[in-house]
Amino acid sequence: MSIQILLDEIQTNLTRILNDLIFPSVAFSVEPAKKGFGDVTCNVCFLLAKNLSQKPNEIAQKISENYNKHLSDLVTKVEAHPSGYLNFFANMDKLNEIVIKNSIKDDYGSVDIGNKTKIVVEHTSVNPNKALHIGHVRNIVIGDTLVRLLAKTNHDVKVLNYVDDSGLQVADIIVGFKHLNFSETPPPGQKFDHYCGDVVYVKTSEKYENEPNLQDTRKKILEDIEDPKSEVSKFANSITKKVLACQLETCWNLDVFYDCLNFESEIVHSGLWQQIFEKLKEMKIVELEKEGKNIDCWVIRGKGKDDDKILVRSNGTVTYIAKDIPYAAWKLGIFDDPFNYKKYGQNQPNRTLWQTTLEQSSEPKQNFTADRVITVIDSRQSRLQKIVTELMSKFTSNPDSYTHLAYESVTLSSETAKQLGMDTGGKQAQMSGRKGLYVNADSVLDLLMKTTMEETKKRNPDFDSDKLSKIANDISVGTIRYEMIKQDLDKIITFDLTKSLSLVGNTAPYIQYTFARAARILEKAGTTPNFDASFDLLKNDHETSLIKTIGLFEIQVRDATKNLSPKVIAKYCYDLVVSFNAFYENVRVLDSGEDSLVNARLCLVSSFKSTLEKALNLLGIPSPERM
RNA sequence: GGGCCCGUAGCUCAGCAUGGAUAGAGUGUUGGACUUCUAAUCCAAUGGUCGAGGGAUCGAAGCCCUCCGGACCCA
Repeated sequence: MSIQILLDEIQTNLTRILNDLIFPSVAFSVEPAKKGFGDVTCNVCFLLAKNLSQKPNEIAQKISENYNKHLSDLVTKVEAHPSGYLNFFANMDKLNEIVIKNSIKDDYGSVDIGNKTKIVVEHTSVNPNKALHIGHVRNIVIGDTLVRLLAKTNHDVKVLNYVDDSGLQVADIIVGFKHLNFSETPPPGQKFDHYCGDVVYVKTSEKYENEPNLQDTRKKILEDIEDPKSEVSKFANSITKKVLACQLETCWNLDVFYDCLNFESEIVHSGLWQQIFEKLKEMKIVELEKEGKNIDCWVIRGKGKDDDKILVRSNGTVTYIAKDIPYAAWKLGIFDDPFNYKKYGQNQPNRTLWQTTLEQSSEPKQNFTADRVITVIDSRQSRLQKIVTELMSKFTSNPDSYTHLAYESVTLSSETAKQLGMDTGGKQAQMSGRKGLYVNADSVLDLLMKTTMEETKKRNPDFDSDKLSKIANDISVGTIRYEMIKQDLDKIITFDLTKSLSLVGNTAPYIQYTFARAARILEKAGTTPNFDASFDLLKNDHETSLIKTIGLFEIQVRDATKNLSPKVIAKYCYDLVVSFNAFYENVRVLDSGEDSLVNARLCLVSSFKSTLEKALNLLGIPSPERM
């Protein structure tokens, strides 16, 4: 706890004062103040003005007079601002010490919101027929950041990745391999997932237009894939597993890890759908349509006549959404778990990765269900997800048990589309795997590696190539993650290949660079700071403002978690380093004279560095000591 | 036709949940700061009918309604 202590104290006292003055109790806010208006500010007088029909400032006068009785060694002054705000002034000597000492603790920023609640987050969930593109990265980074936030706030989080290994997209590359004679081995130097996506999938999709027979082949393949005993199904399984391995490599490289892989093919064969279908019939949620265009289909009734959603077609096959429903129900533990578990073949760094299996397993049964489930999927699927959400609320006592976390998609700038061979006439373009119009995550990382490697080498000519590539990797991963997380979920990201290589301004390299600056001061100091320090010496504006920003960390963590808004942390990292850079430009640390002052400032630098590292860690962005 | 999202500086975006003090950044353009703890930096100037109109309010970028423009989903 740091600035929060200050807010809590004021909140408590104000509540007491409202009570004493027999003012109505209103839901007021106590917040860190803008520059020039004290340290903490409160809007309660505006809210009371309505009820009491007095001017806000008059009320502020009364409350502030009363508050004088509650002044403490932390809050030293209250001011009734003419505008009607109550502004509070803190004893910075005291606050300095509280903030700095708290900030260097390992658990700084941890807030107990979850109370160890079990929560499941599903993200990534890419068809295993292609490499991950920049749009998938947005999903992955949002999901992973959320997981880190939930863990930081004392939730018991499990991460799932749903592999849709039996859909049309997979069928398409199987058509390519089986009927268009694409080699199963990519050309030298090309990753298998890139080969499947960039070559097999795109070329096969092109062929459909000219060869109508191929459509029938596709249909047949799709059916065969669903039959687990068929040769085609076994072949498809070996291909999708190889693609998946490549995709996971990309994810791991981005510092993203999972607890369990779920496969659509297994959900389909698990019998979960039959169970839930029976239950839906029992609960009269689905009905057999007796007339109209949907005759003989099982449907969920929508609001309007045309809003009915088909679950089972008249030929008995289930629709896309009908595959999502049992998975959602499984995640919430609504049915007995039909799966066994085994460890995923390739070793995931840092934690065990499980996968479901319908076969016998020597491994113990695992549990990846939870009372609360968050599914990260882009907003184009909001309609379907809304149906899933509503259904789930009928199966559980908690209406908020299932959350679809939606985000807007990533499109390509017209310039980038043009570079990829599509003229959009100045408009941004939707990415399309089928048309080959996308930018692969690995390609962006490669380009970033080249640029950052050069830049780092320029500044550190004495570093060997291992050291340089480690730093370049940290910056590249940081850059791509930051670009995908820094703006709000409901804003489209228009990805431009050239602009994405920018390393200046509000970017990860700027933030990381500031971290390296702090690291360098501590390194050059040659001694570890002694935290039994004279913190009252830190009293110029740059120091005060930096300390206050450091003290906001846990408030930001709470905000980000409660609103499922990871960008709040990105903004905080940015604010934090802007504050440090102002300090850096204006305040000397190592040659500031007095030993006690040098030490106090070193404590502050250390506090900043430690806080920034923790905040960046929430975003999965590495903190290089040198760059 | 129905649904959902977006619209704030030339461009990209914060701020909107919970109305309140001078609407903030980055980028661009122009100028300035490296014999200094790393200039991937910093400072200054420039740039705004907060899409439009109406409503409720002492008070709206924010809340309500209508409209306009753009994107997406369903049909």
